[in-house]
Amino acid sequence: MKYSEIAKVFQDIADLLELKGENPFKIRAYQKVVRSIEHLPVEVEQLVAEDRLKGIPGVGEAITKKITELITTGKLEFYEKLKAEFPAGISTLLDLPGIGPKTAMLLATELDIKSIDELETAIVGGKVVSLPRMGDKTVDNILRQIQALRRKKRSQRIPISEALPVVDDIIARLSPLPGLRHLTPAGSLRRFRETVGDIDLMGTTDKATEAIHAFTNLPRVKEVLASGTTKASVVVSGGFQVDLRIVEHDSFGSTLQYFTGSKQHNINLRERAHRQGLKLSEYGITNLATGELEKFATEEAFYHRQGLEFIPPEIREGQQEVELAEKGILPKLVELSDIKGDLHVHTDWSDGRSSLEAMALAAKALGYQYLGIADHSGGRGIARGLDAERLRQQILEIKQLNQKIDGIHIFTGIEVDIRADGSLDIPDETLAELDIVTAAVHSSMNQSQEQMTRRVLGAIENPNVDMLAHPSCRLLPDREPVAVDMEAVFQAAAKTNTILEINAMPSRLDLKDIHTYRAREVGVKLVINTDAHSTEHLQFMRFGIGVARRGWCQSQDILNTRPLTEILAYLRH
DNA sequence: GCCGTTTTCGGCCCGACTGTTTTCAGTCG
Repeated sequence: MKYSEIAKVFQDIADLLELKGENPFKIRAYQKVVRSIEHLPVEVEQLVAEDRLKGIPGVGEAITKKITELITTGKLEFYEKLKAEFPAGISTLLDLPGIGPKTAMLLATELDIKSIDELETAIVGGKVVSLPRMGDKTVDNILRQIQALRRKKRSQRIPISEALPVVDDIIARLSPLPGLRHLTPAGSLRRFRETVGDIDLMGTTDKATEAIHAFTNLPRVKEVLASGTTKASVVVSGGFQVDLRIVEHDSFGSTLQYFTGSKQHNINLRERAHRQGLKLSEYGITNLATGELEKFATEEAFYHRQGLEFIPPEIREGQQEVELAEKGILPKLVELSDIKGDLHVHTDWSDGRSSLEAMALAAKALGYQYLGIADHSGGRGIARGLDAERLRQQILEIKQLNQKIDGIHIFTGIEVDIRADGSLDIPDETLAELDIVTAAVHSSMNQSQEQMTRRVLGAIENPNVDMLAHPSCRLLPDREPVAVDMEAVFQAAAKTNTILEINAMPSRLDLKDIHTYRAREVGVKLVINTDAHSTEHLQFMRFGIGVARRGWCQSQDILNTRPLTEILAYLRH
């Protein structure tokens, strides 16, 4: 059972308890578990097997029992009974923004409405408006939300790779405005989640009106949804919403912290502050005894005042970060400036667009000490894949290039295809001649988990294979990950000392954040590669860094933070 | 239902907005 299915059961329980009018704190307990489960770096099955459920934040005696029952029997008695108390489908009404448990129950009990379609019919028939607390405006709003829900595409969230360039551009254009300072993205974008709902920007200025005006008149703005004195919302080309908030300079720190989230992180902070007699809000910290409000211009000061280390946005997900910050033992997360090279790039020898030399010079220009070439092998029709013969020619050319260019070392290598039957399509004796062999799946992605896992483990266990590229093979937003037992991959990689790649290509981000977290925990050596198919793609490194930081990686966890001399020693060994 | 450097019982994050109301319930992030 996937963690998303388990999370859905507990979300449903929370919804139904809400409809039932249960103790709100009990409901919150279930909601907290949902958020915890969604961030788990390990399959829930494994936690059950190892009796480690109690370690999850918000999971106590009762929920441990329920999760165990759900995993071992595939069903949950408590949930089934709860569902039976309500007409089927009633909780779908909660999908409509503006409709909460009270309204849903009112509609169900008074008008026997159990679905969104029935609700629409009742509204049009004039039945809803006569209910208590239901006026013309409320009914109109619901109707509009129904229409909006139907228009919605499958996924409304934006890949971070689309959002980030837009934000960069907006910041570049607004930053020259006189008086505008600290223009910063907040929300899930700042936490570097792989997808974001909308984009929140904030900054401080003495001339808010001018900043808002400049923002709503940016060239990429297609529609202005709202424009006030301190906040504006626009829709930009590409169809997503961007909000700009102008906040007070002397409380910028607490406001940025508040809008960065995550929700669970903020709740954890506030609960902790409450025990110390303090109250946190976006305006600052209030001493509950005196009622005095203290303001914070920086996030650092805001965290320090609470006796906490500064917590990097990427790990503010309500896991163990507050606890560790309290003890002052947060990891020092890897940074872009730590990166010394890229070990998986393509050239025009296969499907890349740039020449070997161009790639080498571009890497050198980034300050890299080394670059690993990994063109495709012949495989099954991968564009211009190399066979053993062309590979030998490329090795020769790389040797010549290494003599010609100073200041960067080029490694020979291949991204060798793992065939459907698990064999590699370059002979072992040829692979043995290369500096770095990277293996990857590119075909037959519909295999069963058993087949696919056996296939990948075979490659990992091949002594010629140094590295496994993009293990899940997913493509954002459309291609689902292949069915592969990631835990088995991590264990095998750790045992055989095989490097796992965090592929920084924006459509891949593979390993993803929680897999990176787990692989690191298991002791797998990781590398961040761009899989660049042109010189510009080398810039993708920042996306891989974001994933690694969300996986709590430090520079020593990432192979390509090491200087050339160490990489050479590592590869010899 | 969870949880503890005040507590194994009695608390549990905080503020804003909207629309329906004459002081606030419901919802949201």
